[in-house]
Amino acid sequence: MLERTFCHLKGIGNTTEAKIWESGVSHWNDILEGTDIPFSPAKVNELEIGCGESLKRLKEYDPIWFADRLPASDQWRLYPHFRKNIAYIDIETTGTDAHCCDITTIALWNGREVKTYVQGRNLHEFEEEIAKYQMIVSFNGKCFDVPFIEKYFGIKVKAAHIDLRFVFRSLGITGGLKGIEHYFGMDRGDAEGLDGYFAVLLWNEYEMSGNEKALETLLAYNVLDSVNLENLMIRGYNLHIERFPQHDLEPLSKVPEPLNPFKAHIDVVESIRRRYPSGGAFRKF
DNA sequence: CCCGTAGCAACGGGTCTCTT
DNA sequence: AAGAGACCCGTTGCTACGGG
Repeated sequence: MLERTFCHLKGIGNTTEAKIWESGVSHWNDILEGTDIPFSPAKVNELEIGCGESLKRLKEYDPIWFADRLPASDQWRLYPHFRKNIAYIDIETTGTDAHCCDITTIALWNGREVKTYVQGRNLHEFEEEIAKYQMIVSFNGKCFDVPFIEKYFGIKVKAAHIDLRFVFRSLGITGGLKGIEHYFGMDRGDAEGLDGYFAVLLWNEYEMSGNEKALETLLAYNVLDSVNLENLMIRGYNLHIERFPQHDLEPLSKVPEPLNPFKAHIDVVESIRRRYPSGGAFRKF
């Protein structure tokens, strides 16, 4: 996919890229081998330099170089090439304002292992962990999770970042993470009906009364959100290549979801709902 | 509630193309 | 070879939306 991308190069927009494809080009190598394209010699020369550099950056596994140059609506093209080193992340906080609110828990799925971080326990270890990844996948993380993390830890997250909110938005699919999961018929099991606000209530319950079951329910919800990001990314990628002008691209197959190390406690959920009848997902009913 | 992102529309400026 | 016009990239300002 990436090897037929040109709109990350200076002076190449989507129109010019489409013209390149129409000339029968489907790989940077085609340009380097001198395939005839309808541009001035100066532009062709620039293109050759760009393709050479792109080949090198792909070989060196440098997703950040591409991410910095690709328009937001095309960041999904990076995915299959840099899957080996991805963190699917989701954070829970005490509210939406990064100036005054705390991070309570973080879930990170890297395709092999689920890692969780809890305030007052091991939250500080997240700083070292996130530095290991060259690519992040999130939902609305560009607006929420990453700025929050940067402010909270006082760090700069430099990884390439595919934000699924915008991957789906450019496909005309909106309605928030839960809405999109529902659109695809993805099951949330015991965490069905829980939302971000309910996560705040779960954290308060854990902090005020030391109820471990409340924390475990929160982590179950948090982990589910991060783990689901992988299959959502795959669905988003497949939808994008389906509507791509060239149809020889292989769709990615779904991956098995890892076992959630935490489980939601229905009794805790019910108890909180009784006390906050207007809170959380209860509002919907 | 608050905030950052990106899409849209409008526009400026640079480059390529076509004509003479 | 030069100039006018067409085309397209990239910027700016505005708005909608999603996170807990």
